[in-house]
Amino acid sequence: MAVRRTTIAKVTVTDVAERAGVSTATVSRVLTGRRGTGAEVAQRVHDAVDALGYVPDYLAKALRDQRTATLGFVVPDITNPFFPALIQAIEASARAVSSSILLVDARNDPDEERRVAEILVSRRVDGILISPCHLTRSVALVDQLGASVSVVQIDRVVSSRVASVSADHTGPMAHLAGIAARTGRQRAAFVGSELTVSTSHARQEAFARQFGETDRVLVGDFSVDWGRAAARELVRRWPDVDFVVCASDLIAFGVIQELQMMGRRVPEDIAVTGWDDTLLAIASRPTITTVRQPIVEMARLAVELVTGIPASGSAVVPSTIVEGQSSG
Amino acid sequence: MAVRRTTIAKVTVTDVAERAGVSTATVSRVLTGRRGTGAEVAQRVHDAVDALGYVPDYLAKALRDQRTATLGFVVPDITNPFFPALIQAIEASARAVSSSILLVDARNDPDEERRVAEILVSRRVDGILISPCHLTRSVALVDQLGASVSVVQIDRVVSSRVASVSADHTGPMAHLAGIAARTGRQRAAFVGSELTVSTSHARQEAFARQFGETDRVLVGDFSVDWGRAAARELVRRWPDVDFVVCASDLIAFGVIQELQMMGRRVPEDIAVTGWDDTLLAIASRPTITTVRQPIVEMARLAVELVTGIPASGSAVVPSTIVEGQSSG
DNA sequence: CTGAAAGCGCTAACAT
DNA sequence: ATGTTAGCGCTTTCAG
Repeated sequence: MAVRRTTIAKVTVTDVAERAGVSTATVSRVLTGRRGTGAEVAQRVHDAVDALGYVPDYLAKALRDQRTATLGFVVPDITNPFFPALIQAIEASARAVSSSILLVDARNDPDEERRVAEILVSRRVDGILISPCHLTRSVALVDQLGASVSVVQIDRVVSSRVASVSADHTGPMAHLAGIAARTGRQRAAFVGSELTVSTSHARQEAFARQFGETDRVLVGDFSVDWGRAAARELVRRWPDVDFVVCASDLIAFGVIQELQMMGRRVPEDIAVTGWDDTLLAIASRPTITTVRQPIVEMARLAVELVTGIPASGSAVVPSTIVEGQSSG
Repeated sequence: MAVRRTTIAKVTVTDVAERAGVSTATVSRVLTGRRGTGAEVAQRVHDAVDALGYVPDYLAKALRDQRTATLGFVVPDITNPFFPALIQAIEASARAVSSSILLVDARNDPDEERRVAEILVSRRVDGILISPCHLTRSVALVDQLGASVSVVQIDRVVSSRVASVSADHTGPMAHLAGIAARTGRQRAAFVGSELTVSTSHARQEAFARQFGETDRVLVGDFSVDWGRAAARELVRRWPDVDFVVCASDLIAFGVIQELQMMGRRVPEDIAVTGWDDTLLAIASRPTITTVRQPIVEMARLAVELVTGIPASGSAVVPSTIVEGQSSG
């Protein structure tokens, strides 16, 4: 089963020009639509293009324009279920402006992150979108990248010196506090993940502000297993907690599951909420009340920022609460 | 917060040549390591490179070499939890051969799939990896792509005329049949997803062969919800079924959850197995016995095939069973 | 072993 | 409105 590949003799502007009986410049003008071109000549060019099956060479154009129409996206960990949806949105937004996405995965490692980001630079991408994997250890990289290419931090933000698009944490947290109040909950707790992840850090701060609670906080990592462990710890240390805000759906899923194993009813005895609106939020029983970030808009803004005129800034977009059954 | 970007004057081979007092040809020779070069001259070149901070321009090289060192990957649906892990593996394998990945998402739509695949071709990728989204409607595209660029089907295979790397379905299915026999199960059923997905189709056929059962088969889509619906249908139509093979973890998760809602014990009353070894397999309680495809090896093989000498072929690699608690 | 020069395919001055 | 030409930055014949 050999790969058959008829190496089609490449058709160039020169071939088209010859066939249409014009110069290569005219062909270029007709095709790019720049400057005025005689209608009759334009027709001849188009005919020649069709006849020859000419396709402009993206590589030559890129070298000439010094522009690759390609954006890089440094994702911290593609196996984190939040990111595939973001990747999808970014890819779509990029396509809308005729750009493609070079995807690289940092595997949650700042060293690896630097390595792959530098690959993107050497590839001459027109800009880089990055969700920095580490709150402090990624800062230098983000700042340095900003010196040689247009950079926008998306979702996770670690440097105020570089443009960013992120979702608001305060609004949804206030909303969750409202739900807790409305349903007469008395004691809230927060289960977060690594504080080295900017979003987790921000959510914890928002929790402290909106719930006025800084003690009942547990921090682990970004996994279902940690959620399970946290649930046990929670019950042991603060048996009367009746509202648990989790920094992600993975954690919330684990918390709920373990609470149920221990005979607690969710949400009757204890409410649990998640974050990110991933598959787990609806797979869980009860379904998880979670926070949906406006991924599509974030992607659109980020792509606009990164491809836009050097003038730039940062945007914080509002999230929405998706009420499941777990917050009763 | 303007994006600061000191437009570093580009350093070219010419600059290096000048500084080292040699010709651009020599610089190129020293840097590419081709041909013999005088040790002393080479040193001067390297010094100049360091002093000037020269970085070769990937674009110019690509135009000159007619080679982009970039591979395209057409993923059918990035939100399908199986694919992120595959993307990660492919990206790593590509990096190992100094290539990058342009990622495009077909969103399960053959028309979209064609559109994005053609973008990849126009981008002059050196090769395309594709998990075709449709068993029949993607065939023409795969065949046509093979005519203009090196193509390898990965995971999903729809055309025998184009190289492919896929996981074996028969072995793991036989293994599952073995588990069923060992645990004294009497009646097996299969819950699949769209038959238009090549893997789903292949798994169904393998089930029929290994379990000798063609009646107790339900087909829906690739979701937890379908799993839930299938469980209800299963119990209604064949109340004595005691072993359920599912074409994916999503389906298995839904089946287990719904069976439990209906008061059935898993695996005591009825065993359930999944496929793909995704997050859901370990998030589920009981954990799901599932099939792990050798993703890393598949990616490695596929990248080798697609970048390799035109001579090529297809590979089928063995999967392994990951026994969870759900198969009793 | 090294240099001069051509050329990958395209587009933007600069003529005409 | 159209043609001529230079050049993006690199590598690689072809000479010497």
